[in-house]
Amino acid sequence: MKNIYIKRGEIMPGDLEKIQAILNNLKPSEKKIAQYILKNPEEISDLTIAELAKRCGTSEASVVRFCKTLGYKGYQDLKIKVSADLAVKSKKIQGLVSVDDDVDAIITKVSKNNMLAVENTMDVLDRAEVAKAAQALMKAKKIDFYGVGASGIVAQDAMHKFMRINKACTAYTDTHMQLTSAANLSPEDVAVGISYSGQTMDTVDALRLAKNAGATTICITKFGHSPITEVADIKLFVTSSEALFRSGAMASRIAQLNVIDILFTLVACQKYDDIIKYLENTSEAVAPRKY
Amino acid sequence: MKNIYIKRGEIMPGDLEKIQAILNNLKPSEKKIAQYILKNPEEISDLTIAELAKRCGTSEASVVRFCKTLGYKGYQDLKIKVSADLAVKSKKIQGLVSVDDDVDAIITKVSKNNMLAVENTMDVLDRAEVAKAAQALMKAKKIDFYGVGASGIVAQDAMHKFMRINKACTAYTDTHMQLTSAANLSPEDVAVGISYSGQTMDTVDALRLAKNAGATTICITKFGHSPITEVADIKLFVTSSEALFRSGAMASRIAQLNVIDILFTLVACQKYDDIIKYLENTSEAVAPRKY
DNA sequence: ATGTCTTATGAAATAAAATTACAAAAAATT
DNA sequence: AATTTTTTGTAATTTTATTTCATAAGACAT
Repeated sequence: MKNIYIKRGEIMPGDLEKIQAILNNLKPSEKKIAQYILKNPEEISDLTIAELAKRCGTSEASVVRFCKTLGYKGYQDLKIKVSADLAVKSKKIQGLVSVDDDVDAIITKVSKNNMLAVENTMDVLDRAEVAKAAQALMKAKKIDFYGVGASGIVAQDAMHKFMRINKACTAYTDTHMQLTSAANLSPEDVAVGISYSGQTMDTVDALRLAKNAGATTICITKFGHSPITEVADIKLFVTSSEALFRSGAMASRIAQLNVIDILFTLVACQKYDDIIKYLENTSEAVAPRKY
Repeated sequence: MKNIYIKRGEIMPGDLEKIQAILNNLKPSEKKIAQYILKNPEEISDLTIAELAKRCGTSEASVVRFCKTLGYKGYQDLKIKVSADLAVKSKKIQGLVSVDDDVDAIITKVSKNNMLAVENTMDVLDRAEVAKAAQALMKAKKIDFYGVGASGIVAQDAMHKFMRINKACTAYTDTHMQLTSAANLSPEDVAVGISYSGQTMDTVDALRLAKNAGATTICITKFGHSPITEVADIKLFVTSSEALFRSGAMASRIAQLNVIDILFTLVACQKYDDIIKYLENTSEAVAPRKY
């Protein structure tokens, strides 16, 4: 699991991370340049080689050598790549919400936080586990979704989605109902437990019961080890800083919904011909309720 | 409303949009350059002035003039800015899901689509309307959230959030209950109607009834005019391509949830001292249900 | 410690690229 | 048709990047 994350991180690191990574393999003069760029990345788009060399207390030749060492064609190339990397990154930064932020600041910060939750989840999701989960859901005779509180809403959303493609599924947000249904599952069924903390008793208990009943169990929870991962055959992890505001679930449920979307899309794609029909049917079904 | 969108678009357009915008005010030779760049933006980071001039069938001097006309310091500057703009944009591009996409492709496409929905909504949201909505919610004696189907889930999420800060609120996903509650609202109350299409009869009817009862009405719907905007005092718009897969609501509900997050955060910030206490209380309340 | 070898570095030369100045051509105006 | 204005490209100039090469610093052996 953890590998995947690190692996993906190594496949596509930003240019600045690349510089950071080889910092200690550099010659002294090149190291000075690397450090200066890491410290003032926004400056370099305006600096000429001569200016940069001067600010680093080194020579123009060393700057060029530094660029080549890093695998760039030259200084121009480095300049362009670092600026582009920075532009991409700056689109993402969002500070914590502070009490005296104005409306625009809050719109921006909350939105970026939500975007980041989706993006991080996209990076951290284990492709193999996702494939396994989709496979299980596709084959499932019936699907149970368990979740309480904010995760209960995700469970309901999942039910709503899978119902549209004619999957026998139910979202249980009531503890007793969760347990009752879980106890009656069969090995052909799938149970999905949703809990950001991974510690919600009700959901964990229901999922354990489902596992004991022989059903395939899937969890959607935050990255790392927790009670729910112990009772899940397939583990799907989301990430989210959750630090934006002290509110139970802000970005985390958006990350969870993103996982639901992914699973739904995968299942839908694999049975496309049948499913497109179901989608049309359900669309028509609600049409008379529209102006 | 529409203004804001266009206005914001003009405040921070990408570099390529800027070129597109003045295309017709350019001299013939500069226009050739603009068109070439718009057609092959990814090339220009590798082209020298001389090469670009040749490919456009014009002169080096014209390229420089073109850069200056656009407000750049020179060709280098343009090169860096366009490359950066492109890098930001390429992070966002996500094609339609195709039936034979592999797991990784689907994870990426679905996630990017969701991120884009949040981002576009962030851009399109009218700051003044959001402020008015937050103000109304803060003052509200009680809040009703109406929504059916996928939007019903958003309504429930909203209720869950505002309950945590001790707001009297209820989410109604049952048509009859919506109407019943709406009929009994007072001018001190607020009703929030959620419908992506803006055409959902049940939700529109309930919101109309609420308005007639004297309550302040807020809608969360897709950008543009629709039945629901006619019965809403305050209009909050989300955008979402929705074209990723033929499924009622994919990204749109994430955009809607983002709006809920924004409203919640605004209300929470304005009454921070009280609210932090409520949040702690509710956190403690569910703690015994955790492992 | 001294000399030899290796590596790292910067000054200066060179090459490349961008910018500017200017004159020719094209278009517009009289 | 002549004149003015605008547009454009060529060539000169300047700026910037790259390479070369000599020297300095450090490592290692004697």
